[in-house]
Amino acid sequence: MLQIEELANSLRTDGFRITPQRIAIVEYLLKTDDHPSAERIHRVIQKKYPMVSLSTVYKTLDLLKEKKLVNEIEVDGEARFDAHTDEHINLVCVNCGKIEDIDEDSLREIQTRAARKSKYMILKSNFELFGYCSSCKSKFTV
Amino acid sequence: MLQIEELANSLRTDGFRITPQRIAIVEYLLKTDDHPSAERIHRVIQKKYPMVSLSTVYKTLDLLKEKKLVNEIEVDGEARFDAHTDEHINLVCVNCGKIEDIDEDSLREIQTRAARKSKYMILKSNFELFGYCSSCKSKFTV
DNA sequence: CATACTATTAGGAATACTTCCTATTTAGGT
DNA sequence: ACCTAAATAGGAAGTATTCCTAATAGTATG
Repeated sequence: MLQIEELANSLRTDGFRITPQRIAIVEYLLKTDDHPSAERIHRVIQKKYPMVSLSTVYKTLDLLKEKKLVNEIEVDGEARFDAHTDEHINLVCVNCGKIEDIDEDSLREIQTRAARKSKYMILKSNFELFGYCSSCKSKFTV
Repeated sequence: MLQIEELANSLRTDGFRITPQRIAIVEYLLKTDDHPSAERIHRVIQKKYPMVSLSTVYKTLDLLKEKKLVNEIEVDGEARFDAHTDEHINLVCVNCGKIEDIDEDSLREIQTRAARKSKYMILKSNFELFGYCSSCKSKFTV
């Protein structure tokens, strides 16, 4: 997990500017494992910086994605963001929307095998499982 | 791969009606491995049934998804559909949008392991790899 | 085969997330 | 402190999908 300071320096040397908005967004993403949506990030950041705009949140997330500092997954037509960028499986609860990460070593190997078979040059992967999380599951069993 | 007739009977016994629109959509999905978008399906179907509406295409796809006869994946904020419903990996070309399927036996096992670890009740899975397909790849290597 | 019932449809309006636009502000080098 | 380009706020525009409703058409029944 990258620290804010390292990250800031890395952005700065690439000619990007360190703004309070960017810091707030990165800080929030680093300390949560909630996989928030852009709107939720916006709501949270606004408590500290009431003037921050949603478009800035989107732009910052774009930048962070490009720098491979955040991962984006699409759930129900909505993008959700996460600072966990290692290869992992996202478990998505179709009832409450909660997303949990699970590390799984074999993914890298599968990816290599698929790349070889298909002759694709792989840039990014996405492994999702949809179902009921443990707490929603119990609501559905009588 | 299910045949149209079996499928029609299965729908009929569940109280669903067999309409020309539904047949056209299923027929198209069964014979292509293109992973078309709703709009593309609509365009293709319209050649045969000029009056078919896009909303009917969406509704039919919903029905087919529910019946587990088609699979949906999301690419660039657009849904793409596929009659290949076994567990498999989708290779998505980020340049031309082509999607290729690869069977991979170990997915089922990974899924079981993740379900056990997380206590989720898994309903559906989605494995995607993004990159350049073999023909786009060559455009990017000098 | 005609009838009745109700699922389905066409078409367009409404919705929701994301991207785009532009005047203004501000980070960071000098 | 000043300058310049990068970034921002705010809202408008774009786009895929869902929703709404009157009209249509499968299908079961007699």
